[in-house]
Amino acid sequence: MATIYDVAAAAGVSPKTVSRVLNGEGPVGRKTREAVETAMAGMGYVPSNAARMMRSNRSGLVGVITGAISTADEARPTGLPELVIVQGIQRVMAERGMTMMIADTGDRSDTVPALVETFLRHRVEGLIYVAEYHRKVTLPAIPKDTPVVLANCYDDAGTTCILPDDEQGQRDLVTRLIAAGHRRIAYLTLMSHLDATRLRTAGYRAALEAAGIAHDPALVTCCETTSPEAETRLLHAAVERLMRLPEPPTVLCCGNDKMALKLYGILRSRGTRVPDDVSVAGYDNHRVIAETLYPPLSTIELAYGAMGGRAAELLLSLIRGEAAPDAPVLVRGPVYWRSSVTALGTTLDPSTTSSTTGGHNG
Amino acid sequence: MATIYDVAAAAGVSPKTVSRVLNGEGPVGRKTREAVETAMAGMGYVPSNAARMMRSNRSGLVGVITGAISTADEARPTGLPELVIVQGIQRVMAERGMTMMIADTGDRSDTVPALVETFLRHRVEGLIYVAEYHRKVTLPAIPKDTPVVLANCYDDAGTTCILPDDEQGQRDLVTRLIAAGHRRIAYLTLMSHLDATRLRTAGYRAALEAAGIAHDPALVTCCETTSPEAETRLLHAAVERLMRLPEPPTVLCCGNDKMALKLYGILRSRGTRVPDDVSVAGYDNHRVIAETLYPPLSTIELAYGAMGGRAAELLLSLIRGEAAPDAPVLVRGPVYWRSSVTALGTTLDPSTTSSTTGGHNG
DNA sequence: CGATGACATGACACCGGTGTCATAGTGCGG
DNA sequence: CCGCACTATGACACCGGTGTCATGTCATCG
Repeated sequence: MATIYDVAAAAGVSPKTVSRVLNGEGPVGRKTREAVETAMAGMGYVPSNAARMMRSNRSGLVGVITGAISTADEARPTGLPELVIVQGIQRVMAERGMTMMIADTGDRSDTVPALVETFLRHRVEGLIYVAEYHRKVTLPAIPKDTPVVLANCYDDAGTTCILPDDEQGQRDLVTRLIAAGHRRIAYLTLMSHLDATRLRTAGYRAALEAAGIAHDPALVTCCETTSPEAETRLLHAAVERLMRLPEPPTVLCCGNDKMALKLYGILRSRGTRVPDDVSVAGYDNHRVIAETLYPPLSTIELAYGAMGGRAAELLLSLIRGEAAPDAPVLVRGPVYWRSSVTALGTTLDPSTTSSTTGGHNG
Repeated sequence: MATIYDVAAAAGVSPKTVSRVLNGEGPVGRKTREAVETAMAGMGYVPSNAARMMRSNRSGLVGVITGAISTADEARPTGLPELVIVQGIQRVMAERGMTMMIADTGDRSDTVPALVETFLRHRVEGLIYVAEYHRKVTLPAIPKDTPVVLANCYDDAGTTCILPDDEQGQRDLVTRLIAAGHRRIAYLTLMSHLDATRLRTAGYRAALEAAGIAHDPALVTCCETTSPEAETRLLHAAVERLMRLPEPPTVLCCGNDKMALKLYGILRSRGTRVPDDVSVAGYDNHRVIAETLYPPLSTIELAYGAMGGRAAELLLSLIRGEAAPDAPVLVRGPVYWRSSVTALGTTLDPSTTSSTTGGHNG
């Protein structure tokens, strides 16, 4: 591969002048510049980042650690949103001329130290760790002069992090359901130990409380387990129980869109029509599911893309030496209102359907 | 960040000796090695890949160009399989100690030249281009000493490529349906200009022909368009027409799993039960859909992961200077037999359900 | 007309490793 | 006791750019 010296010789100038042309730096005569540019184009010269980095000490690289790649298309849809975070990061980094190195954990946390080491060898200017769902993580030691941002996760060390606003999200969705006239709102949660479940349940209750609706524990059930079959049975049992209540729910809120997909099949098999007999809402705005289901699913977006974007911006500001925020940055997404939820004929208070919760139609 | 000189000074040896310890190269005395290792650990030394590369000219980097990241979670599920290809590449590259740089096209082909340039600046040892679906591509000029492999696509220049065996795949699936007693097999295709559609239709006909079943053009319809609503209408109309035929089909083969998901909703709305009234088969084994649908979907896997793995292995062999295969490498996946297809009470010829088409149950 | 400063360019060291070659120590057979 | 092969280590140049400083050439101005 051609070097700056080859170009210099071909153009009849010194290597330093070629370097100046490359970087548009310092005064260079018009004719000299043209000669250099011609020579570069003629020999297909591409500068070596490695050589440049040696002296200037700026790699232009950021590292992203994720399980997005290895968890994609596994039965759980969590891997996909994770990927959207990476997309958000990518978008911002590309704008700023940074190159992204992606390392995949292969879904095993013990590979992380090696991945970090690889990044450090390449002298990345910063690191982003992306988790597959809202949770706590523990990172290996990273030199403190390398900025780190956590996306979709947090740690005990208080590392800068971006998190989804699960509490406010569920609250927005339930508030919207209440505005549509629903009073008996069931909540089929994800696994109970998850941060998301804790926060969303709090949001669910806050929305009820704000509307003066008493909380009925019989309406809240965990419907997620690690085994797909057991989960189907769990969901089945929950639906049976809920629909036989003296005052059955008018809407079933699912922990995520995938659960809603499963729920559709179960409701169909027992002859319950959506949304005529009961409404269904999801969580995530997993578009392959939400838009393709029949009827299309009302849900709330987790704004993973925005989370990635914010994480990237935050990392870049840390790289510039700016101060880190002292609290987690919370990101919210809009409600997507589709035909899986019907409006009950109740007076609608416009103040409860604010613009932040009013969604676009996909 | 500490350098090899700092380590050398701390250990009381020369930089070259530190280099030897790093690379486990040449004879180094036990006590010397230990002193160096202690010094390295003590100061958290991490070697600079850039510096190493200057002299040895091996970057240990491979570039992957894809739209996987930006197309993920868009309504079309094509972006997801693409990602599985990347996963396959990643798995093999990680095994071989290569670091993967991923560049995303942002779904616009005009960004590709810039991405290639970025990779060349980093002196990648090879490039893989991953397409979102089986199709022809045109790459920008790439120095011929940099090996390139195309995954899920091909070009006019005869660049080394890995392709899904669409024809054989559809043939395997239809052969399996025939073995289950089906004779009237409808095929709802993807858009007609796609390579996949052309090849799979050929495979569909080949399977019929091999079984001595006459091809009925009334059973084959294109059911994909660019607009989701128009597509739903198209699918609706196709189902109406097919089910009113004098001799209606006993199974509906969909162009992909997403179409099958849509079809489930349409069949439900007209009171047609799956698989009691009609069987349904997909294509892709898009697990989020195929396993979660009720009843679970019979489908055939495109083996995207395997394609990625083969692409990576092929690239590594090209990097080693081995010769390229002179024809596209075709990759097949297994049939996944789930409960969306019922067996009709016909004699089953065991010879038609070979081990290559017999699928696992997910 | 000589001093001054902006412009244009080059010489040279340096970044952090590695390849090549030289050299000092060590055990051993003749 | 000497030459020899082998082990252990270091000196030094080099990879391909960039930062620093020096130098040469004009146009401008007092």
